[in-house]
Amino acid sequence: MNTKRPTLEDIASVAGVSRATVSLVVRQSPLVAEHTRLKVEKVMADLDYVRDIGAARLRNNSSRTVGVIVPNLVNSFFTEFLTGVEQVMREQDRVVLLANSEDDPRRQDEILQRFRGHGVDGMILCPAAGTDAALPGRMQRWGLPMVQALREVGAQETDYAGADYVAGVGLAMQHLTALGHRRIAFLSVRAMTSAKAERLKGFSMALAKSGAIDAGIIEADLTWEGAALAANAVLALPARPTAVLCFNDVLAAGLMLGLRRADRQPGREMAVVGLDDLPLAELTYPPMTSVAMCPARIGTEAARLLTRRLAEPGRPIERFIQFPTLMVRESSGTKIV
Amino acid sequence: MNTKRPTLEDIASVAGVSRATVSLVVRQSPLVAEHTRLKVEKVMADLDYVRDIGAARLRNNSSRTVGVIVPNLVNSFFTEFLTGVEQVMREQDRVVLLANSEDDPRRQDEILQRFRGHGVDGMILCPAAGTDAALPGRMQRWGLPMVQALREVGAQETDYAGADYVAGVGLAMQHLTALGHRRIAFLSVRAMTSAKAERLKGFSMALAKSGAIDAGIIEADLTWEGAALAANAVLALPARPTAVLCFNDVLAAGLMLGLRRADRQPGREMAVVGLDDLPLAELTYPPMTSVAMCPARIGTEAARLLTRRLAEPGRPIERFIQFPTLMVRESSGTKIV
DNA sequence: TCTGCGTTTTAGATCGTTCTAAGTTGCAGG
DNA sequence: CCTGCAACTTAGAACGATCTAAAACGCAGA
Repeated sequence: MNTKRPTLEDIASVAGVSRATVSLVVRQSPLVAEHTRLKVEKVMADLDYVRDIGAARLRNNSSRTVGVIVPNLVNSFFTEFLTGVEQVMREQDRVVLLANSEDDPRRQDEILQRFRGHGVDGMILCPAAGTDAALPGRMQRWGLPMVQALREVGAQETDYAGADYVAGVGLAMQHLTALGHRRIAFLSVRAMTSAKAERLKGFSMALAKSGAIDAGIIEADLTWEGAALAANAVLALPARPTAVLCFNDVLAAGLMLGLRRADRQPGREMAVVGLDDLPLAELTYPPMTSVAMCPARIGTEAARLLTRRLAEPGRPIERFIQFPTLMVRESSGTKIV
Repeated sequence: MNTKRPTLEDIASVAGVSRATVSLVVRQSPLVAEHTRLKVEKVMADLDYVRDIGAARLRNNSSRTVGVIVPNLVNSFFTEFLTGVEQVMREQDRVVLLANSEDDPRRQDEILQRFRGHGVDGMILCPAAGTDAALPGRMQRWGLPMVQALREVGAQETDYAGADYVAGVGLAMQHLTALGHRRIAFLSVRAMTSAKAERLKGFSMALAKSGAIDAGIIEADLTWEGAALAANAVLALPARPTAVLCFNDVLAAGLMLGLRRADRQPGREMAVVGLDDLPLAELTYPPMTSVAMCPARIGTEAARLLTRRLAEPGRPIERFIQFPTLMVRESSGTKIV
């Protein structure tokens, strides 16, 4: 019943060759003669041979395994990213070890140790909020190649794939000011990450450039419920904003819900703009103006950066920055007086 | 720079004991004397020892690795499920190998072989549409324990965790008929899975029980765009349905969008009910009546079923069926005449 | 001092693969 | 007939852990 998997030895003895020859066949070496190869492949197929990659790694030090750590698996920003990573890895015959740090640096450390123990060839890390800036250096000392994605800690010591959040916020702000908005609020999150820092930077840069007024920065939990609750705080801002730019689409959707609960029409009485352009942006009411960051594309690029680094460890640091696109829908309303 | 990780041998020589003793310490064996244990643990900490699980597996045949295959990583039904699985596995010090079959049985087979090669201890499989019913038997012959989740193929030969889709559809239909609807349509998907079969079964059972009329079954692509396009087909149904039950929330959201594009108010001119109660159900307009299936809970139960099976391979087949809950919001409208 | 027994420790084989270095072939050229 | 070389093939030692069986140690009792 629970029959053991055949090994190289088994194949070898049936095919009447040595273990080493079978190994060469498995690895598609050109050293082996055509007729031997065919004979061995036949036996492998008959016995349903599956190469033990763990044992192989022990000898040649390549597990064809990469670790991916994300802070969240519910937000589709991260799952689209993950889809991109997984797809490229699958094409390259690699396997993805997945874990969710829940934005907790301690958990993230545990996961890293565990992945290290499993012999991953490299890591794609979306660092948890509060990750020690020394982590990239530590991983380098471990000899564990890493690509950071979507967020970044440390002084640009590793490859990185992300989006230009500053520019993204700029596009959104430009859109709002062009519509005539002068008092703009920012609905942010509590957890501090490079992604948040960049967005805030983009916000103040855009304010400076356009001469619009910072109507206040509200912080909410990163859930739509949190954002819905924050609607009242936004409405209570003394500067009376006419538009709110949101950290991401989840918050924007929640905010619109909260506004409606407070009997304000998002898009008419208050312009709302999201960031990320998740699929849900088209399903909200009114459909949401947002800034597309293409997380799936960032995922494929992160995966490619990692495989390049694995192939050539000494190569210079590389960065992929996705330029965002503004998607105008209805939540930002029309030109105001 | 790229210093190799220390091995048991390294620890042993520094601590002045044998490799075997260090191995016992690593595995927290009670056989080792207190003072030796402390000494060895000190050295392990100093040298930053990480146990090589791959090498361990080679000898003792437990990789503490499980494979998870889902058909889709964008639909949050599956990612919530995945969150549940990952969490339990993390608590049990196991690692998750993730892959996306994209609902393609060929791809799924490739992934299974790859995971087999990586020596996974077991699998949690959400079988792709069109999966051969013989797969569970084949995996059993491989000696690869598996739990099916959310969907199922074969004759209940494996552990299974899922939701009671028949009952879920029943709840939704009961709600609609109680509101006075007599002509009800079903917006379905093209791909055939056990989940679809159960829902259709629930639909006809509920029709029979309530005496309502099957106003037609429309099939759409499993995207909200597909559902939006299907809105016209729904409106063109000769039976003129007053309510539509949808395969899941993604389709329901898309359908509502399509209805609005065709100038029909979902919830007023056409009742719409979804299944799954994804987070987006509260964000649509009007908020969506749906049936909660608690995929995260199903995920944790699937993980527990697998670890139980791994601990005790001979135990009888077990099934976990989550009972669904109706979440009434506004898209189903109010009582009609 | 020696025996016996329980507690700790260890040498050496082993898991399934890959690598190294050396071994076979077969055949053309001297 | 021998030599040299290309084209294959292979024995045996790794890799880093665990397991088995046995050895070393400590100590009480004779």
